[in-house]
Amino acid sequence: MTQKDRMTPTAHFAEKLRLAGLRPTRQRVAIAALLLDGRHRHVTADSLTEEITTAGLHVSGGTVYNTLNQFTEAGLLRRVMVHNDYSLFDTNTDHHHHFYEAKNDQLVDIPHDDVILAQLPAAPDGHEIKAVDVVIHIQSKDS
Amino acid sequence: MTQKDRMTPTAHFAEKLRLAGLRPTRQRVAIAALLLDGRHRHVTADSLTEEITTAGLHVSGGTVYNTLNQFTEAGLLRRVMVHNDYSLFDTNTDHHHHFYEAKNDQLVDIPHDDVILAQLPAAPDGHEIKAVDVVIHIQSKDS
DNA sequence: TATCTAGTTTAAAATCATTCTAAAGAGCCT
DNA sequence: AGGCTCTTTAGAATGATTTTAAACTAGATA
Repeated sequence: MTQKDRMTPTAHFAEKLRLAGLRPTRQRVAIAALLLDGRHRHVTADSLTEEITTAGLHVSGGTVYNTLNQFTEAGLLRRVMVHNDYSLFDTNTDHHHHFYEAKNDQLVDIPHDDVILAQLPAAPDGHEIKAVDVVIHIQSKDS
Repeated sequence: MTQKDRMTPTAHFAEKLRLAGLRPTRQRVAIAALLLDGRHRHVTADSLTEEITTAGLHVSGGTVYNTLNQFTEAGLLRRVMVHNDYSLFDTNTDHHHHFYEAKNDQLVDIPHDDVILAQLPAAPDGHEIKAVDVVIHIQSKDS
């Protein structure tokens, strides 16, 4: 039995935040409980705010944005770049790629091993590769 | 000697716009002359406006945005998705990929053949793959 | 060439996601 | 408990982009 098993859910997420260098405030723990439970999904500041409200809680808009940015900075979330209208955050921080359907702004995960990059260019002088993002744009066959 | 060779530059771009289904207005021809001359580069609404001004012309802000969107829609430009702060347009519509350095918001083209995708997943049912975008995030080695 | 009409441009206002601000509040160390 | 710093808050500010409604123009027609 691990330490984690003996903790209350709140203590578990508080610990997770501490490990990430973030002070476990009420707001951050609440958001962590919603986003960092292991489920893989994509959220926006808006959809998260809605979830918080549905959970009967309240977190100010600025804090929702700050928290998403801090979690991302800490590696607890990943920002996905698929359009310029608003930010999308992925609760799956493992290396993986995405299908994106512009028509309905739909994003679908692609398992890591389903994309094989047989060759990559060398990074420009003095630089190193930090990440490789593959976005496969898809479209309904009949549209 | 082709038709194109006999045309004035303006007529050439007007023709290009007509072929793309866009009425060749003074503003669109001016922007086409700046962006569709074969040079490969990345522009924003802002940088384009600056270029227009430098050329001694004036096109309203709304029209700059509309034109960039229409050119993109018509396949004369490509929108590059690398951050959420503003839109970047690529005058190179050939299939190719990018290096992106977040630190200074720098985008560099990668020749098409330098990336080899050995395997791609099948598109979800009823969908087809429209494009594959690879963005390689890079960082200075010393930062 | 004069006229017409749909498509375009314009400047300004509106929108919308996101960030900033300054004041009030809450972890956490002693 | 006291205190110091980091956070949260509501609301204002920012900035890219879109919308608006009126003036304009490309191109077709008479």
